[in-house]
Amino acid sequence: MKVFNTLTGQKEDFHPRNRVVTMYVCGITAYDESHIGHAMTYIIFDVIKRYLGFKGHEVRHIQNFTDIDDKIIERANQLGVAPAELAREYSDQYFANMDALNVARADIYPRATEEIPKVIEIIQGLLAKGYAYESEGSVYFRVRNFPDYGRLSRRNLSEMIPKASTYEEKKEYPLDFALWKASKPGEPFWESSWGKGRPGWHIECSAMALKYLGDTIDIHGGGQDLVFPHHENEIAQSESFTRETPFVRYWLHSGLMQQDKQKMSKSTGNLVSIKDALGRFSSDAIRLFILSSHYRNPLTYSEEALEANERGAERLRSALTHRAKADEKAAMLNPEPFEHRFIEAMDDDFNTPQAIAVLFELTREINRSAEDCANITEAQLTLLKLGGILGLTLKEKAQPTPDAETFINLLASTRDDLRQNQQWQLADKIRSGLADLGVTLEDTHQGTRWKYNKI
RNA sequence: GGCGGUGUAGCCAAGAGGUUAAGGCAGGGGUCUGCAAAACCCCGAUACGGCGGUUCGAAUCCGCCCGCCGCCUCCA
Repeated sequence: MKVFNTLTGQKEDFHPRNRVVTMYVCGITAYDESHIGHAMTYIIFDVIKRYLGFKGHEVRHIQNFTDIDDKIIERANQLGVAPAELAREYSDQYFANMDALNVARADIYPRATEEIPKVIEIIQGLLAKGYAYESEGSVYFRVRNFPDYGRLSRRNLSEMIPKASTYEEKKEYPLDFALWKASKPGEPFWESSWGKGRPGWHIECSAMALKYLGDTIDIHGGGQDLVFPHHENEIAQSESFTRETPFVRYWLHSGLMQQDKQKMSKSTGNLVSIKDALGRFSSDAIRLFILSSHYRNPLTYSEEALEANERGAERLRSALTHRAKADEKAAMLNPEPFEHRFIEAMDDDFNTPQAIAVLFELTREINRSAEDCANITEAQLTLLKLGGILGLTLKEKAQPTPDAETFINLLASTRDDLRQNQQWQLADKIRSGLADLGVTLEDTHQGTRWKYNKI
């Protein structure tokens, strides 16, 4: 299995350090609704985790919530609520969204505000080792003391100096970054030996990764926009603190969701919320859309693309609805070659577009074999299993209530009687009436079947 | 400006030196059907932004040019 490591810029063979694969994924800053770009990142890492599981690895997955920072405070003040309350509300919404997208939960979701002791411990260690300095109640990291600074993002300090736009007098050097920020009056704060304040953004991830996963972790993931400065800073502070190299063995970064030829982003308001998308499309369609392009490439959101993938999802689902003929002499569709090709695709840096292509080829083969009355049970199970690695449920978007189902069945069988008597007009009236209510009737050789299409 | 990425059929998107350039959606033709729907079969890029070069052979490697995007400030 090969994965593309941002640090080396190459595909490398993946070998975890120990039996359990350790994986840290940067989570959200909880100050606003999650958008479809977040869905992209977390669906991608969900698939990576599921695939590692499929390959027999046990995965320990940690993902943080940033629940204290400038934007949270600013937003909370605007709304007149406590920052902690705001963060809690949006992290709850995040869970609801991810559950609806069938994103499996991480093992632990640490929150910055609950990891202050570890943060302080690291900052103290960095101060003691001379990698950090205090200034007016804040603490900064001395990037010039870390020779490897810039390696992950392929840039060097000398190129960046003139570009550093925000020069704060409190810093020794413009690119030094805050480990601890002194709090202003009225802001939430935690006590520390250098005064009241709160953690800088980057330090929480180091603290959580080191605390829950150890000094060297296998996989660290996040969106490509985090490469610099966030992940660069994480490396600097973590390796300086532990004196262990590398902090992360495989850096994986997902491409960003675009809309109107621009990055989708909270700060620009250029976004589609996950909730809105889920109101219009099934989670399978959303996942199919996101996974139909390679995870490291950007993807442009469009309604048309989602609609196309909804139809694709429907096609996969419907291959599962054929009833197997219990004829022992029937030929069996062997799904093994498909599974083999699926694995081959996924082993190559999680090539989900190719893996999905295999799923569609298997689907066609199932449909064809079903017409030939071959045994397709194994093939259907394989489709379900492989789809599951991509987090596809392949379930209908919604089911009618049991009551409604009874009525639908009654109408369908009445219509069949009418068809028997060639009462086409009445039969068609029932069919179109049901269609208006979201029920599609299909007359097959095995009788009439129906689908409920409402989301 | 620096660094990174990207440009493949109407749309989305794989492929990264060599048999017929995956797959999905849309479209056309057909089979089935009372008609539909679904499904299946057949069809569609002599062509991979442009121009050169390397090679027996390039969408795939190299050079230049053009377009688009990201990061360099908070961001998944």
